[in-house]
Amino acid sequence: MKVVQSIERAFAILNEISRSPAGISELSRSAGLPTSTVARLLYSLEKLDVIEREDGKSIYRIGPSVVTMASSVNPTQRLLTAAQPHLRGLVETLGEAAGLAIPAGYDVHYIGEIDSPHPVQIRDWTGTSLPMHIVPSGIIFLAHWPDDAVEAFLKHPLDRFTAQTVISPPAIRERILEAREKGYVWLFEEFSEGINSIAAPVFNHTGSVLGALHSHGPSYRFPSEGMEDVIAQRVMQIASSISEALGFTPNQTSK
Amino acid sequence: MKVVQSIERAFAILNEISRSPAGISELSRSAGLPTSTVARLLYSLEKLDVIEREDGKSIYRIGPSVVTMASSVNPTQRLLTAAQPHLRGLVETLGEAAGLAIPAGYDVHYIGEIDSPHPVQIRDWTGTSLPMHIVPSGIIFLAHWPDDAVEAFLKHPLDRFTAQTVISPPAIRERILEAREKGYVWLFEEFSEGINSIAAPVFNHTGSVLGALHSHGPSYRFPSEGMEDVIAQRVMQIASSISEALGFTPNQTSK
DNA sequence: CAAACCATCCCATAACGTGGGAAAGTCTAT
DNA sequence: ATAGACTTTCCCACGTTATGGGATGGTTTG
Repeated sequence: MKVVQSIERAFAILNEISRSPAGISELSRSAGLPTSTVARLLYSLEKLDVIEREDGKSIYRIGPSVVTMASSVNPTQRLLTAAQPHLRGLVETLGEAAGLAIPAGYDVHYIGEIDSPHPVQIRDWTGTSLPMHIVPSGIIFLAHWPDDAVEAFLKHPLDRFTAQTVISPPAIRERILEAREKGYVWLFEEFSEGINSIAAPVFNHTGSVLGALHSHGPSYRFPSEGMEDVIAQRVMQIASSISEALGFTPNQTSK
Repeated sequence: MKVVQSIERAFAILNEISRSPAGISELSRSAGLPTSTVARLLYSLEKLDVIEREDGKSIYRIGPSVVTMASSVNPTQRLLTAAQPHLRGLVETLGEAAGLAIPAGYDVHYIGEIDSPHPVQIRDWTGTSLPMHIVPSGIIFLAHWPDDAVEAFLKHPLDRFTAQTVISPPAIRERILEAREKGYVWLFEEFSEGINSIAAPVFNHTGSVLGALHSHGPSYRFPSEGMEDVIAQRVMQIASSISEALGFTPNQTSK
């Protein structure tokens, strides 16, 4: 099938406007279209509240209707969509499952995962929730909470899942500090015997933590001898790519 | 001029989708268009990443490109645009200047105002900043901060602007509590002799405070005898209308 | 006071979007 | 299993509708 011409052009112009607001002639140049055509498209978009301009001026910018439409988008779905290709890449390079989780109260909620190609693999946790202190994604979330929120968390009962589970508040505080510093966390068999996992934060365009990216595998092969740091770097790099896909700009110094 | 048909239809469909995701035939019914036409429009929008659907499914929803476009919108401008008509209405009913401010560090930054029709009027403060403790908008912002942030603010030097300026931390705490409770604050000649002002908060669609709406006038006529409460109600009502225009839904109980 | 630039309007032309209808696919109920 | 209802996808002849050249008037720049 063929894409409707006027719609294609309208969105080309819209994208241009969202990059930087502009007038008719400037847009006609950057789009390679006659001014009369661009004028008509802009007129249509303005009538539909898709773009707007100050009073009598003729510098167009994105209008309220677009903002309304965008606010209907479920952030979780947005995260999943944006992350999909990156997840695939990570699974390919590591050879282990990779997935995403979001915070939900004092739990971590798993929203999506791509499984390892290995015949021996970890079950897919998508749709389930686990306490924050037993999974690395949880530690990542705690690391981005204000201190008093963390203290409140530490006061509530912390269950032990395996012999290795760390449940002592000082020890958890310690690893939260480490997570803040390094930007990732490894957890070894703390949720389930035989499973190791690592996680790193994913940020949205305002710079707040939207979710966490994790990878996990059977402890007999993951992480392979001496590869902990290499894997950590790779996971953080993919997490950054996802953040960028969500509009996060790494060197945000202002505000 | 005439609005381009296919664009008008495309956005009608987009709005429908943003209200609730749907398939081709459902959309063709709600738009009153032949399925083949809707199918072609949806195909175009999908190619342009304006909408997307899960894998092989055919339920369309708003796509990443819209979110990207929307995130380019400067929240301040958005606030101003949305508020414009409401500001006009407020100035008309009160007969005094009304404006908007946003928080900027420990200051209040004035972003727009509509002046009173009176020959005797307050100068337009647009573009300037003032310390939070001397203007009602500032107290409103403080009222929506967590307690420890407020305490940090109270520890920094608080200048006196007039004989009436309240600079004692306990007194400021007191009025912050009052602001939280009532939803508005009056300040009488605390920033400048001869000026009284009132402010109320404006919320965005996530329910956080985006800015504050204020009105002020010469103290010899504003507020007129015994009208303080009536004016306060009116200001709060307009502030709510602006919040709603920004997508805020008053009775948010979840999350 | 030109010259350059820009937004807006008009209109003849045919390119392009349109919608009917058929075919292929999917789901439901019996 | 099988038929029937209801989807989505594809095709194509038609003429509605978008298109762009150019003319006009307004605004900025040197």
